[in-house]
Amino acid sequence: MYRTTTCGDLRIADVNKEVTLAGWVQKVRDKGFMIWIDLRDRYGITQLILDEARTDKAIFEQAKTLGREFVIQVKGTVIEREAKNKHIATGEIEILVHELSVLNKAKLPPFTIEDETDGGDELRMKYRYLDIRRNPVKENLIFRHKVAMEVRKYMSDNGFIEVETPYLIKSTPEGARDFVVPSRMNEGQFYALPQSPQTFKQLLMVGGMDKYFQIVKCFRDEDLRADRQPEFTQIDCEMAFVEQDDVLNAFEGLTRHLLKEIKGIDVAEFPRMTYDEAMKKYGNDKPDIRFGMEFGELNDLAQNKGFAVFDAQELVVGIAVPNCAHYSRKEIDALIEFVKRPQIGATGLVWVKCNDDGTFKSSVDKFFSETDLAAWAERLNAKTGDLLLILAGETDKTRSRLSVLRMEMAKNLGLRKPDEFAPLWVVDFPLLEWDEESKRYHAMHHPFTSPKKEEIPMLATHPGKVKANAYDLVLNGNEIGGGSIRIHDKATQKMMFDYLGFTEEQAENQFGFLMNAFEFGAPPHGGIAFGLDRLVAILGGQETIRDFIAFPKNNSGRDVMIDAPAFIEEAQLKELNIKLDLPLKK
RNA sequence: GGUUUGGUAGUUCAGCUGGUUAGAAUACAUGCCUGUCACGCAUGGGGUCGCGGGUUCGAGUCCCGUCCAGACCGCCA
Repeated sequence: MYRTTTCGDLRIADVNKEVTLAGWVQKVRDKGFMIWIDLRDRYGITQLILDEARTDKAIFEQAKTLGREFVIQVKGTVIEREAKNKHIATGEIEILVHELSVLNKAKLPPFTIEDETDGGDELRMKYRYLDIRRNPVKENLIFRHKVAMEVRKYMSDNGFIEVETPYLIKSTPEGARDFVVPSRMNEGQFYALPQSPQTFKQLLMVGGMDKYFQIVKCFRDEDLRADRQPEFTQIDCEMAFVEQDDVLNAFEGLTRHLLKEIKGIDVAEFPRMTYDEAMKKYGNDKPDIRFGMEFGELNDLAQNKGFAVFDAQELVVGIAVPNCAHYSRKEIDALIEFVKRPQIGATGLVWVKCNDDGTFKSSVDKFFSETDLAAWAERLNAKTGDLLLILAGETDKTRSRLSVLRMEMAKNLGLRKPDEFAPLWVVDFPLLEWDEESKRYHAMHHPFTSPKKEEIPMLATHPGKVKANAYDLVLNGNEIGGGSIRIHDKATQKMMFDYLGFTEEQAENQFGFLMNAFEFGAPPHGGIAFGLDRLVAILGGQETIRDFIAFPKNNSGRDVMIDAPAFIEEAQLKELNIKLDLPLKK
């Protein structure tokens, strides 16, 4: 038997027990007359002690040769420490070692295996198996496990059945780029990895599995971000005989269950906000509502007063940043630089200081009176001491720019508190979105989303204005998940494909199986999917999802540990009838 | 595809307007140390300054190219 207990278990009550422990050498502290070893495993750290008086000489000498991360096994007696350590759970005891064996030596790790490691991200990813030995990463993985367990428990308790759907499916032109997999047995043909199990879960509804869920890997061949991986995990769900509220209630229940069980937090009923309202008040379809700074539109107050920069614009809109009227010229210049960066693209920024004495100082004093500025402040719900920041321009772009500025200010002011959770539903998303590049409408959510019944006639006249039965759950400024009530009849689905620019033949080719299924008694249905990686990261109070994934990919979609993707053998290519149109590297 | 920041010891970084032998911390090794737990003290080893080219009497430093990494924009139905 390798061990009778783990490194996190022993307490003062265990004194005098004979135990066998196995683990990794965290640290050897050699005082000459006495050697302490911190032995680590998944459960904690236990201090081993060897001394000249009580330890066999050979073992004592052997202990001096131990290096970091050696895997060792010891037998010994639990004794009470003379000097206790309050910082660790096993800090009252130590093990007086009388047998020591090295199970495996270890090379010196390229970075220190400690909570505050000296290793950079790239190195940690290359040696991820060492990184996982560190508490922060290990705890994140355990945290993720707990969330996944609670999801399964909640869904199962509420009558949902977990069904697995295939990973080798068919490529479709809508949406993200597909990862494709060549088929050896079907010459020249390719599978695609699913971007989501969308059509399969709808077919499960036709199959009568009226409450389905799955914790499932999805794949999208698009560029990565701190919160985006090419393979990611979704909590995927579909329900039959439901309306929008049924789906929202089910997943509001799930989210509330997770906040309660995982974080011990009770959250009131989630607010519901329309897409239009979110865009107007926050410039964004995933507003962070942990803090105020809601948009105020100033067109009626600020235009036609002789300030040409405002007069020509579609929208003049601002926010009141709390307690920032004291900002120096330099600090304000930095904000102006921030919004002028090409990523944001504003041409300028108007500011107004709401001074403590009730006066106003602004960058546009030449054009506006104190009365004007006071009216702006009132519109923006500003208090004395606040700083008003105002942008003007084309409506959509200006809102989006101000939204970025709002988030930046909140971040700088520490208003994005990681331990505070403010979920909300954003509902009534537009059905379609104009795509400048291809000069046609795209489905904003996906082509299976049902338009609001009463707005279907508008499809012919103002397609961009038609709202869908589509919704997102937003948590602290992050899109956690989204879904919709689906189309469940062939005629409507055909019409949608038509509006999306599919020929009848294309629609039949790509989604004929679904429309066929709709002809065999498809029930009304709808669903939702949550991004598990992102949800776990946010519940864990972090922005980046990579440390909640055991083996993540880097910015270029590479796994630097196994060095994937990689070239394959000529023979493999030949078997697949694939010729590469590039100089083959070895 | 674009913008931007970075690449110097095992690691994290400093290295100014170009100028002796490229530094610090940490890690590592050796020795000392009678209760350590971020142990302490002393000594020591450790560098293709990402790579290629250029400018210059002289390049870690300036220029061009390239590779890699990070953040962001585009993209992500």
